[in-house]
Amino acid sequence: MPELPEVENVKRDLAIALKHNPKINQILFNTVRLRTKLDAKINSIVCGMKIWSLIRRAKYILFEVDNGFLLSHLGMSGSWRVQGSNGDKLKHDHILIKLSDGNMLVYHDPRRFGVFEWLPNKVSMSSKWLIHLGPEPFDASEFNTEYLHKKLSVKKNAIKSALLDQKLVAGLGNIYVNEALFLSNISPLRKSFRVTKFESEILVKNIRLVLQKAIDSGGSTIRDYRRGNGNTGNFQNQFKVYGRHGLLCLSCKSKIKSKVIAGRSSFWCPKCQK
DNA sequence: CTGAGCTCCTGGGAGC
DNA sequence: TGCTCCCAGGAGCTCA
Repeated sequence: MPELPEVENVKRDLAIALKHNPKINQILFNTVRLRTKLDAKINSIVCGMKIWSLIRRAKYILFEVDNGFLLSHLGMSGSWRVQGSNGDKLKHDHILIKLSDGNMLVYHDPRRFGVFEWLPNKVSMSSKWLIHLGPEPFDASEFNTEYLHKKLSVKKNAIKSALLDQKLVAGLGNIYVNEALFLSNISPLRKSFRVTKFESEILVKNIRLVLQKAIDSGGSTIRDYRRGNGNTGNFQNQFKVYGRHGLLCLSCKSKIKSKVIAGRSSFWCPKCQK
């Protein structure tokens, strides 16, 4: 479900709710595992610690506590919400974090593809979840024309697959890759090494553009996604190609094509994108 | 090493 | 109404 813009919005909404740095009173698990096993020891480790800040890295949210981080990944259907301790209890509420201010953080995830793990300080950024991630799209010193073109120039796979690879650039998912390729007039089927340096520059610009617009719109809600404040996003109303199979290209009126590439539905305009 | 395909899981929508 | 099939914002793993 959630790509960088959605995770960024969840993070921002949670940060507002946590701005007074509440302590963690208790963490309760209502299921044995998400994508990985939930470690029952987490409660005793972080109990009594304050939540100092929230960090987003790629599609991960890191809750910074006294001597480490709680790492959360939302998978396809995960969401966090903040509610009073006597708030609603929903099916698929798997993690409850009771806070000293009377509020409770609730992790909801029907498909249970998410991740929730404890990263002590000495591990943190070198953990297996984070160590292989590529640059953040908005980090111009690391993610730029030279970097992208150099990486793409040695890859034989489709550009669609390359951009979904979190080692190349972190945070893109299926929706925003489709949208960024449309804005850049590049077919998702194009071999990565055939993307020119000039096109790499366009691509970098459009990846940032589409992500920024999506962040500003609160992310995209297809079905499950909710912001940390419970609201839906609005960017789904601005999709140019994603989910528009058979509809007319907003630029040239050709029919939008659809095909599975790298196991994911891909949408593009055969006339605008070459 | 690389890329394609499978896998974890539930629920919603389409089609019959 | 109800059943079955297919599909979904991710990403690690296996296999050729």
